[in-house]
Amino acid sequence: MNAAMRAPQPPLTRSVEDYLKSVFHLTSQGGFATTSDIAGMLEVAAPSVSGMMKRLSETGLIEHVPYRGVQLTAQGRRAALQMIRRHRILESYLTSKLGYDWGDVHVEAERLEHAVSEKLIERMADSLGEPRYDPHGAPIPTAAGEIEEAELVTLAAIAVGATVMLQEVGDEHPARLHYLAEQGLTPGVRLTVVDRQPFNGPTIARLGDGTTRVVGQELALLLFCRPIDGE
Amino acid sequence: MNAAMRAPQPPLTRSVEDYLKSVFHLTSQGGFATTSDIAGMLEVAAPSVSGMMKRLSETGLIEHVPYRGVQLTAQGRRAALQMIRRHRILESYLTSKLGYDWGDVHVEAERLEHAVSEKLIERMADSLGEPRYDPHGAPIPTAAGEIEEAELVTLAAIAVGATVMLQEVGDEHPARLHYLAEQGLTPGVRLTVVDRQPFNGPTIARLGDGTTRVVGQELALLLFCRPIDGE
DNA sequence: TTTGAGAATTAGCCTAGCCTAATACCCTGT
DNA sequence: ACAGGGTATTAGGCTAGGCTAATTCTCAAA
Repeated sequence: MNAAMRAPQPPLTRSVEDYLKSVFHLTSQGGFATTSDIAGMLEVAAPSVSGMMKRLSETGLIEHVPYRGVQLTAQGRRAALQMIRRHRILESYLTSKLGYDWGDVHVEAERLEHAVSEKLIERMADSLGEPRYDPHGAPIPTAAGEIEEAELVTLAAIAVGATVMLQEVGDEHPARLHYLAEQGLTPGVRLTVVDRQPFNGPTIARLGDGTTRVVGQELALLLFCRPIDGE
Repeated sequence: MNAAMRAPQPPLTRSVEDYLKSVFHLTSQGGFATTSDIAGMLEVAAPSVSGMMKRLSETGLIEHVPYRGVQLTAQGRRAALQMIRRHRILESYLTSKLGYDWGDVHVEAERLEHAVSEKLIERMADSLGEPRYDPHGAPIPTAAGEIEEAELVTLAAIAVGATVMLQEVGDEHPARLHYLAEQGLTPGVRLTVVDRQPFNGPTIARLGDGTTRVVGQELALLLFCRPIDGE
């Protein structure tokens, strides 16, 4: 029997929703999310995080191991996935239906995700044909809270000579996204790594059309790729 | 020279936006908005209003005459009209593009109006063809902050025998709006008042198709009409 | 094994917004 | 002219969610 009994749950605040999302992202590879990682991601001071973690573990949304970090409980994970679904559906909708650039959707969705109703999200999803990926290639959790887990590797880690499919692009930075779009580096593109400079130097990749791109380490780390079968 | 100097204005909070909207609506017929009217409209206690009015007059958004009431300054009016534009564009968009019922849009727009960017509102307006009225027939302020002022009369006040155009319907109550829609009492309908019962009794009106409706006082007060020329 | 750097937490404070209880003000009816 | 009811404001308190400064904990390196 769990300590956090099923209480009549008040709606989550914006802050709480943001904290849960952060913890989800920081623990997506397993392990704990640390106080300072969360603080960094949300741009708040570490003691603010400590305080919130205490409250969230009291309400049963996270499991807090003092001085170690936190993980989501099943309930917290459900809430986080709901927020991520909202975010990604919003990004998809703004892109498809309102002509937003893929670099600008993130900020807008970040504010809207706290205000939309479940009903509105489902209407948007419906009008989009229940998309499975957002404009950056990130998988959209289902309404039931299931999310596809893919094993992706950043372009910076792909061996020279290998061919991969660019699957997903980190979505936070408008300027970088604009640049990547200009370069034709968008989800779905097939890339062959033809060279890589030493000392964390750039990766040189050939696109399907035969043209090549020189991608610096910083950007290469944002390009999540799937190895293509038969390589 | 005004006391409230042009300060680097921080973005308004949700609460402030709500207070400004209330004051706008309560002063639309001229005069002052009283503390208790605002408290009633926002469902907060009177002292909360007093406190907020003090802050808002310090930031130059309202003019507060103690024990009398408040009015919007030019700056406050601009902000209020911006919120009303957002609200009504959102209502229109949800109705036209996402299949919302006109009874349900108000609540959804009420939350979204605090989260949408100017850019998003203009994209929505654009995709709707710059609508001039929301689904309840209320005029939508322009992006520049101009709003149409019409002299409308509630159906309850229309003389027996007169013919009017139903122009606008009060938008807050889903159940009433559903009922009105069922009855075909939606903006744009032409009505002839054929009778009215005494002691605030119902109004009997004939629609364009010859059918009649019996409309109780409570609903008749929500139906804002424009006299038809040549009556 | 100890120690010190770095991370986490606690202590204590602040603001926005809400509340109730107490007080002040205004105006109308006598 | 003034008393009393009703409205407005002030006083004082609470919660959420931030902050900085002080303290405590952990762990790796000497």
